[in-house]
Amino acid sequence: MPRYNPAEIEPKWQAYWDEHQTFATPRLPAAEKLYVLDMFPYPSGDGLHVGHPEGYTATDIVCRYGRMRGKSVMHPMGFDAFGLPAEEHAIRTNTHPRQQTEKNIANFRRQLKMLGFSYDWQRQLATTDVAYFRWTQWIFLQIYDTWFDTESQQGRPIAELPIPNDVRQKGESAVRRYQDEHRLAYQAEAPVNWCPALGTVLANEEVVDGKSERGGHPVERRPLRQWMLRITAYADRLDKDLEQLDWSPSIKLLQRNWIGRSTGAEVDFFIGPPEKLGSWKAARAKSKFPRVAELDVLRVYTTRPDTLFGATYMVIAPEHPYVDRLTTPEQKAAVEKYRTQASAKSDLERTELAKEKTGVFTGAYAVNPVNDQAIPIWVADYVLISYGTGAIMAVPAHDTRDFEFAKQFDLPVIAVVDPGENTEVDRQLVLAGQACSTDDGRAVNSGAYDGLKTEEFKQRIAADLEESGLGRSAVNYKLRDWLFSRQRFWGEPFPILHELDDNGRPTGLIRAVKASELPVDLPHLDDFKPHGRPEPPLDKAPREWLYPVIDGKQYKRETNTMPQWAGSCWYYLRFLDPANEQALIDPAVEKAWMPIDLYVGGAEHAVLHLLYARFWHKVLYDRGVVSTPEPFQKLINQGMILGEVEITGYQSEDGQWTSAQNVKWDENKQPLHPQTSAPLRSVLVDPADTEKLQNNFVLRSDPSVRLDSRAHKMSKSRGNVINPDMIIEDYGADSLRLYEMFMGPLEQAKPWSMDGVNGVHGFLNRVWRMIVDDRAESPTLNPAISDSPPDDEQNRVLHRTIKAVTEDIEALSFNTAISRMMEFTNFFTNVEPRPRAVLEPFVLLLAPFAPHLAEELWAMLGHGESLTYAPWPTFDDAKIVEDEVEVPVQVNGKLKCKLKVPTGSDAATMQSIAEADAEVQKAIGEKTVVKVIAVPGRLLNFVVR
RNA sequence: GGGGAUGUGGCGGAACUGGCAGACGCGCUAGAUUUAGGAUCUAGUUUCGAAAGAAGUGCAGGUUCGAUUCCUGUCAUCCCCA
Repeated sequence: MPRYNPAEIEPKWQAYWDEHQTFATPRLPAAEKLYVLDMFPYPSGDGLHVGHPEGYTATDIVCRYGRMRGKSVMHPMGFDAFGLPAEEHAIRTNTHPRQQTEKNIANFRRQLKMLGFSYDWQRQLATTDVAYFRWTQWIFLQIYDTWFDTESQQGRPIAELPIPNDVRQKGESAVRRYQDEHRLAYQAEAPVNWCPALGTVLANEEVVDGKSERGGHPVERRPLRQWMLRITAYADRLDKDLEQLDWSPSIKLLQRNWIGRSTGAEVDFFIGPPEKLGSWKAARAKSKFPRVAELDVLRVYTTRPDTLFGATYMVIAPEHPYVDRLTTPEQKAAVEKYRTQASAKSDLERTELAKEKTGVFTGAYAVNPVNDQAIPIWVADYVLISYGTGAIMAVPAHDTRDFEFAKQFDLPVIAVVDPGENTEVDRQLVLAGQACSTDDGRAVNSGAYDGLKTEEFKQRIAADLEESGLGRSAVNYKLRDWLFSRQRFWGEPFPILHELDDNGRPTGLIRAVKASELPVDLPHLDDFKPHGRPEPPLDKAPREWLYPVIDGKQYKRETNTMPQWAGSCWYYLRFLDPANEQALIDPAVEKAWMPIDLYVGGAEHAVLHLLYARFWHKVLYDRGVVSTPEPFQKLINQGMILGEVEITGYQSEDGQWTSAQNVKWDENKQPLHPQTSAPLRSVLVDPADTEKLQNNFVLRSDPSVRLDSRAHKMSKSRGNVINPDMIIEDYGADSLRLYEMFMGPLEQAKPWSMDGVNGVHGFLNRVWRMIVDDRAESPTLNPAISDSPPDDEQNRVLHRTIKAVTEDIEALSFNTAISRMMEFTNFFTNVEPRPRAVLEPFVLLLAPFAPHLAEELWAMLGHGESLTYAPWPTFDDAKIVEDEVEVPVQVNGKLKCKLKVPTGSDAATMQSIAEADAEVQKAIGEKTVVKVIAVPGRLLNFVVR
């Protein structure tokens, strides 16, 4: 009867843990703290995906191990529950999105509990909980109340913002506007994707090729008043502070690239009347470079100030404020037309899809400050208003896009950097202005700077420009301010009120809802259908919600809602003090648990979530709410779990095969016949009908036909999605956990294999039978188990296993830890009698990986309570060493034989043992030994001639 | 186009700091047991070779007594960015 039956023991132990609150964490750590966090999931209607338990199991192992090592472990779970699918469901069914969201959360929670994760469920939260988003709103108010002091590189209360006298003199509302301009949360016009057919604004990911993802309706870009967060102010710190974090170099690099810090120079090009050039330069030499550019200059940012002499024209973005002023009457019509066209295009289309450069001449000229040459100013959309100053100096000889543009419009190309001989481009063509080289080199055609190396030139010219007041070194970032509002219902309302005048029109002044009056809950809506205007759906809210009156003044509430990122920016703090109604978090609790010691999640969040959360954290740090500058000390990105490997062949209608390397692909990634271009069918081929020829799989029946062998991302449309519920039903949660850890390294992408699940299930079965008598009628220990002490060899296996498993867990190398436990089991299954003294520690080693099975075995071995806090087994190196070690003997680096030498033999001893050995003598033969390399305990190598 | 990661048996993967390539698992082969097996157990399983032996970590070089590991070049696949 007592076969290994996960369906019985798993629910039993889950109930036990629940009932005994086994994983409840005290408010403050009682011992050394360990805060281990999973990226919380979006509770989708599809339920848990097998990708989720991968990271969750890894962190669970770390936590369970930590508890057994006596640490105070914080391991919470929650839900990132705002999001589009719930809102769409609400629109379709006309039910409140909260209904569906809560149903999904309940389902996720059920699934997570079935996996036996050791979360402290008392701390569960969802970003949609009103009690939670009250504090999300509170943080927004903090951000709103903060300005960035560039001097001290720190966010400070807006009340401390110095107000210039001229502003102060204009009165209170001028001061308020000035403050509003400096807040970390500010309003701006930003384009949204307005879809008239659907009557709603779409998120970027809902727009594909300029059409709505659903329905394929046209989408327009329309400017709308929105909230922005000034993350760019923190760009430098977000970049620099990466250094102190224990993250993989590649993730740090991703963030760095996203932030895109570049150093270069700002340079002013004179656009005033030519006769004033001299006096302007003289004035500048005295006044030096002004903080804000005057109207008679065009300011550019360049990373290559060393190419200034090669600037043959200038380009300003179509949205640049100077466009109207610079455009001459003759060019006005053309420029107007061009701007209209450009406004329809997204940044993406402008910069990447536009292979063909477009632009139009303004009719105006600017003066290159280094050589007083007048160069034409163009408007072109390959320059973005959002980057740098929205204007560039174009150096076609040394910038690819400028070069393409110059070719298109026949503008001069002057080489000013000699790339030297060993570059990929033709040096002569570059020097002749017929090719473009972006490499560093030596300056030419640059007056007094000729001959300088690029780096030197940059230093020199920056200093000279500074001296003459024409430019200065500058730092720029690719990172843009964060567009922080969405035109959606299902999100956190902003705690912001817009003041209205007596006619009900906005005055432009805003006020924040008092912190004591939070939360601002979502209003009741009769239905969730789009109202057909670009304004957010909250515009349909009842008047009493929408138009509050405070102190006799009428206001309109902000109707934008926050993006999904908002709630996930700080959930790790709330977990520590989830019920606190007085504050976001008790500072004593925060100090005790932060920072997070291990954060695990998918790489898809490597940039945005982590960057946004770090930004909020830094604001909270500056404002004294948290005590650490960074939230996530150590970060691991789990690899994606792919579907089962598929072998695919390509067949035409008539059943003719096309070899995989010949197949052509159309733009929709559909396979085509190489000659006829007729569409081909992708056919799954049974592995039994294939064989491997060199590096490819081919048809067994026709080896000339190559096949594709590949694991694809799991997707509904491909039909290769694995449902965790099903695996638990068939094999149990312990098998699922173990398999996901056994597949391979955590950070690597790896294909699913049902046979693999079956394999680890077999291992757990063997473990069961090693300890339990599965032929007995009632739960009985295996009769082979004895109380006699283990012998030396058995001890060696045990201690080796403890050591390996311990070290592997510390290194998060769970797959190898499991192999070690398999080796242990393979060894002890054949041992009779089987000492209890080795089995008990083994069960403890297994516990973090397969906790249900381990608890059951632990109980059967006679222990009255859960092993959760049982001390982790320790190992003794002395018990691992053997009397003799086997060392390989090589001749000229090639393995010839293996010899046993006493443990601890020195090089000379090893050598003499080897020289006396017949096999070694035979391998050396007649040759002369020139050199002997002997690494004690490792190997011997005879170098012979 | 730029950046990153990866490349080892039929498959997933292991190999500490340059020191026995293929641990462990799957699959496969043979045998035992079983009414039966998609259960269990035993043995074998990189390739070529009857064997002795030789070759072998995407490919081509290099450094070294010795390279899966370090260096240079190159190819392929995946991911991210433009």
